[in-house]
Amino acid sequence: MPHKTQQRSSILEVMEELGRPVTPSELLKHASVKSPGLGLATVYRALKQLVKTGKSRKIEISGVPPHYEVFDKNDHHHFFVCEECLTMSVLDGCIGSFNKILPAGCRIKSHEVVIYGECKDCVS
Amino acid sequence: MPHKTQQRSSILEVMEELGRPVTPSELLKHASVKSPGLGLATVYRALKQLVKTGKSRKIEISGVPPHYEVFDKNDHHHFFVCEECLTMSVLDGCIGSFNKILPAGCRIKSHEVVIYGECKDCVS
DNA sequence: GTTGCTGCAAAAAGTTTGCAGGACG
DNA sequence: CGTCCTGCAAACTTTTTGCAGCAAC
Repeated sequence: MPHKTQQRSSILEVMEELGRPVTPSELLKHASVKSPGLGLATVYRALKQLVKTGKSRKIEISGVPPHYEVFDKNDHHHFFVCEECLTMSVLDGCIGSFNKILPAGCRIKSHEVVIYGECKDCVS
Repeated sequence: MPHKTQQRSSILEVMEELGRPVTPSELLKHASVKSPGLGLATVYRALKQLVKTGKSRKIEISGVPPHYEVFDKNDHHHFFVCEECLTMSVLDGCIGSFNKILPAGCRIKSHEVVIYGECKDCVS
């Protein structure tokens, strides 16, 4: 059974406070304020445990390094990546209905949609 | 101006023959038959050049290592990843219509859809 | 006290780069 | 013949692991 340590609490708090997908090194930077001396290995170990217990989710998409976000099964959403500033943001809602392109005989479990473009701050 | 070498031809041929997204090490394995002694660095350099000239595309999605495929702008498609055998396959067609979830003020350039599940060979 | 966690440093895995020689055009 | 490419090995980057000590329960 996992222990609730100061470091892991800090890491989860930072993810919740930022409210957007973050990278491990971003997490280290922010959580080090709450837990001085925090190491990157601890961040990776905490993330692995959060993913395993379903509290967090790893997001890997083209063009940006892996990000993690707090997972909430009632908040289904997708992502927008600005190709200009390489920031990842959350898109509410879902377009659904993938049946028409699915191959026969397979079982669908989940899906991911990523939209690439320029965010409103980078559209010039 | 790039030179047309035996190694690069082999690499592109293998991508065309397999007709599905492949990893750099898969490419090395298959292209080594046509070009004995081929090195992984050469595969990476060839892929970088193919991507830059628009002949190939890098696909990075959660759960599997980066793959590359021959790029054809008239063949828009998405991907299915079998969580069981970790194979990536191509889904023809597109569900389109992302406007309803797009944030205001941003410009959309492209999108990616990935469906996860079990392929027909792994559904038991 | 026992178990699990932490920081550090070393190890892995994947990708890139420097270099001397060779192929291409 | 100049330019670009190749294989090798070393360097880098990101992530994982071994270990001795410490914190949590």
